[in-house]
Amino acid sequence: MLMQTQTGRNEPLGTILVNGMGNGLSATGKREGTTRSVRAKEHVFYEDDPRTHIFEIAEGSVCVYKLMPDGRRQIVAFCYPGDLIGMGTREEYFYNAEATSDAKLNCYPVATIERLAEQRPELSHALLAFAMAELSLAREQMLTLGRKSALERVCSFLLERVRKQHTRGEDVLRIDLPMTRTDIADYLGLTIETVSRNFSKLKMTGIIDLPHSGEVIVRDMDALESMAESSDAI
Amino acid sequence: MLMQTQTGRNEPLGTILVNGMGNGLSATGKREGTTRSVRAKEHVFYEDDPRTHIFEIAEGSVCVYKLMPDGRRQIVAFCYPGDLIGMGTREEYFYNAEATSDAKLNCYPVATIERLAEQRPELSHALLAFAMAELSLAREQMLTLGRKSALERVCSFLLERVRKQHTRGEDVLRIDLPMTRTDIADYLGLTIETVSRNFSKLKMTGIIDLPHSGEVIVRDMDALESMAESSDAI
DNA sequence: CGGCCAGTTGAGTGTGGTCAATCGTTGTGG
DNA sequence: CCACAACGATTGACCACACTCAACTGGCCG
Repeated sequence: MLMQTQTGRNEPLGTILVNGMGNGLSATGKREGTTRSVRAKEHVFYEDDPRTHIFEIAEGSVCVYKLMPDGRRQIVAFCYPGDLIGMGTREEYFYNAEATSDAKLNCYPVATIERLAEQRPELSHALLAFAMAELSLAREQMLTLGRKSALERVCSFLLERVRKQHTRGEDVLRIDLPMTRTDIADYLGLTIETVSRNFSKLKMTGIIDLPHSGEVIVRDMDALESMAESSDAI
Repeated sequence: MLMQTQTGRNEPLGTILVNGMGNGLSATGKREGTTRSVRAKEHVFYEDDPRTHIFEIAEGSVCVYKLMPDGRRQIVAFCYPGDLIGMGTREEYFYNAEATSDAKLNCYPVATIERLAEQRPELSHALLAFAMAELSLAREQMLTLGRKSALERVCSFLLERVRKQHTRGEDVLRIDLPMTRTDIADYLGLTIETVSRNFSKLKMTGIIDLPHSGEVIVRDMDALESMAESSDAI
């Protein structure tokens, strides 16, 4: 299975990992990890905290971000149920992680994961596949940040959410946005004003509806897709 | 060793992999992989080509990039000796890879790598560590692309090269740039004119020297480092 | 010498940022 | 129950940084 599965968009890799863990742990007679609840805006961990646990999102959503000394922020990932946060190769966390909505997490001690990975090659493979999927998402986002217009970025973001919801078997025309405009702006390398203006533009042109700020209804998926790669269609 | 080594900047992970492979291959009585020479501007592989080999850069440098339908390009990584390209979870390559200078590559069949990874857990771990290091670089670059000014991006790029050369035990004050301004622009999400103007600005202020376009001499490393995170110092 | 290509520099423009006012929702306290 | 504060979102006016278009330079090779 190594390096032969589909890319991130189509896979609940966290689930594979946790299934692997569950099996491994039950083989040793132990229970699976503990759980933790966090409120919106609460941090799961900070950069340079000792890396004690790997977390699987069970409910809600969490953003992973980097900060510059002057406060500029770049969100490098939004994580939803089934996703893992806290993986890395250092003794400390490498990013900050903050809940963008109330969330529940499954917590797995790093030491346990490492021990299990030694024993169970399929867990190693699942971790590698998960890392490769994250890398693929990060590089897709590099294209968005480096080369797309503001409108294209907003459309790309909505489509990313559509695809994510699709893999989870959820409605694809009703997009849930469990984060603020500030979070979206910090993910897209824009300001909140620009994000807001472009949401309004998509609403004006009838491509989406905005019943309230946390929910988007897609009215014209084809237009949304074409605008994610060439916004001069508008 | 899993997930406990230092991050990408300090590790020749490709070497770990290839050592692992070499050992594994010699254990089966076979030789290590074949080699391939490519000239500057020649492609190593294209997106959606069948993913037959994983390559280790032996000499020279290669860029990995994504394209938009209208031709806009985003380079997602520059790879130097010791780096690996062609890893992934699909049956096809996920990116384009083009030599930015004449280069030599060691070629390892994907099937061989996968078989070895099954047998040798330390190879799996090295691959995972390599993927995590790549992810860490990609996310650092997301911060650069999303939140830094043109001058900050150019300084960040030079510092990235300094750090890379440092880990390879090379001179840190004499930066080698084995790629064109166009390549640098497509990596930094800028135009060639903007890259060129900011090189000139750094030269004017005495922070660097530009004996020719492929070589940078760092005159003031502290200034370069501070400008990578707040260009208003100038 | 001339053609070609990469790089540099200049002038003008436009997209997205900044600053500011307003709106809408939620929640709290009188 | 209403008033008001607090916060997030939206909209507008203006501005600046990076892009576009264009001219020019320098190095390399035929």
